[in-house]
This record gives sequence, structure tokens and C-alpha cells, in this order.
Amino acid sequence: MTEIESVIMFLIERTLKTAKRYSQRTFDKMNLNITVDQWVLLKIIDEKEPLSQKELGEFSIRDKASIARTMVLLEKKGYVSRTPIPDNRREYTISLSKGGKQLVQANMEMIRAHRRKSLEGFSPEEVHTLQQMLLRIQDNLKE
Amino acid sequence: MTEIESVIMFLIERTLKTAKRYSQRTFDKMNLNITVDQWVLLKIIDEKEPLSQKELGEFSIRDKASIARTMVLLEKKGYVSRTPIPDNRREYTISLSKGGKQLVQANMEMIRAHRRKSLEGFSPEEVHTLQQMLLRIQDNLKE
DNA sequence: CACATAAATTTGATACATCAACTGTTGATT
DNA sequence: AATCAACAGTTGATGTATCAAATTTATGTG
Repeated sequence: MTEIESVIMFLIERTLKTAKRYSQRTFDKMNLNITVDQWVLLKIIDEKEPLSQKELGEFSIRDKASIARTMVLLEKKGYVSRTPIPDNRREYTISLSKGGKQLVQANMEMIRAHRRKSLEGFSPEEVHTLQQMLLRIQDNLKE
Repeated sequence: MTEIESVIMFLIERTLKTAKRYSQRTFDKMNLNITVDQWVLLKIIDEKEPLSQKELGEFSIRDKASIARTMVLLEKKGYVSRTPIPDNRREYTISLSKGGKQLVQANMEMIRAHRRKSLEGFSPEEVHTLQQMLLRIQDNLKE
């Protein structure tokens, strides 16, 4: 085992890429016509709506420019609506359209199956330990 | 806490983005003029050279197209050399140039400091547990 | 040997990431 | 009220990611 293979960030990156690739292949097979990144944003909106692009960016750790462009795209695809806020012409309210809600609804079971598969062989305590460790690392690197 | 905030892949993604951002800011402050992704590839080459683009792609879980373009770029920057293999005109041998070796050498201490910072408060046993968990997840998703 | 098949890399199309610069809006201070 | 700083979002430039198709070279089988 070389040095880099024991580095946590390297392992995290490999794990994430493996999982993303796995999910994207399923999405493509099902002709979902969205990317895994787009799914994640849709799911966040589903759980947190209504919210602004700024809030969505902060929550998902994405640049505001990236969020803006993806929202335009998801609006075009008919999954997201951006409605103006009365007395505030500087931000939008982001929420799921009917089509977006339906998409999330229709695919949650498949997503949950992926989550279960990724954690096969883990006890609930282990999962909890892993969650806490990841949060601790984020805390260590905050600001 | 909403559902998605307990999902391991979501936490992993946030952790990785936080760490990458943190390192990139340091790189930029030091005028290193490379991205974190480029650094990771340089460090892999440093540890594994000589190797082919295909091997580098498999090891780092990157698409061969992505590797090819990044190698062209790193060659232009003078950090990597691609030398032909005798009796094999179909692949290259990738290795670090002098400049590349020097770059890795000169920055390893800073990188190690980042690694230590990300794991502040972790015992060696905890780090080992985390490594093993990440490997188990990758195994679970291996096609 | 010829020819099909496989392998390593490159190129094209598209998506997403960041930073920096810009636009338009809001709010606070003088 | 006028001005200026802060804020939300957009746009431009650049780097990286993927898949699919093309290219070039190597190899195995008849």
C-alpha cells in the first residue's frame, strides 16, 4: 500500500466517485435524463423549499454561479420553478414544480436502495460513527 | 436535521468539497498555479511512476479522456513527461519531470499539515476505522 | 499473410466547478 | 433624500468530468 492510498481525502474521493458512477449508470439505464448532481439539488429543494439560490448554494457547498446555471437548466427541464418574491426583486424563491415533485417521488425507492447497498454490512452504530467522523472533519476545515 | 443531512454520500460530498476548497485557497495564496486535482495526479505519479495513462485513470477513478487532457496540460506546465515505450507505440510512460519532482518535494510538508488538520482530534484507531469503512463502501458498490 | 478484434489514446459534445467582474436592488448613514 | 456599501444573481473565462466515437497500433485466428 502506497502512502496516498491511506490518505483519508483520497479514499473519500474514490468512494464518492465510485458511488456517483454507480448511481449515474442506473439513472441512464432508466432514461431519467438527469445527472446525479442535479438529483441531489432537486432532493434538497424537495426537503427545504422554499429557499433562495444563495441558501441552496450554502447548503450544498456549491458556488452561486454553479447553482444559477443549474437552476436555469432544471427550470428548462420543467422540474423547478423560480418565482419572484413580493417586495424583493433581488432574489427568487426556488421550489419544485409538479413535474419535479413527481420525479422525486417516483425515484426515492431506487435511491434508498442505493443508500442501503452502499452501507451493506454496517451496523446502525457504525453508520452513526461514520456520520459523526465526517462532520468532525468538516468542522476541522471550516472557514 | 432533514433526511438528506444524514445520508452518507451527501456528507462525504460536503466533506470533500470543504477540504478541496480549503486546499485550493492555500495553493492560490502560495501562487502554486495548479489545481488540487492536478496535485493529486502528480502525487500519484510520484508514488507509482512509471505508469500508463490507463493505469493512472484506473487508480484515481478518472475517465481516460480526463486523464489525457490533464496530462497534456501538466506536460505543458513542465511537470510531467510522456515518453514513448520501445516496441509499443500505443501507450506512453508517464513520469514526473525534474520540475514535477521538485514541486512535489517542495510542497509535501504543507500537504501533510493539511492532512493533520483535517484529522485533528482523531485517534490513530479512529483513523484506521474510517479508512476501513470507506474501503467497505467502495467494495459494496464495486459493479 | 489478411483481416477482424481489442487496446490505449485522442477528440467532440455536454455538464458542472470555481473565481472574478458586472448588474441591479436594498438598506444604512449621513 | 442622496450616497455608498452590501447583497443576490448573472456572465465570462478556465479547468475538470463523463460518454461516445474516431484514430492508431497490436494481436490472434483462419
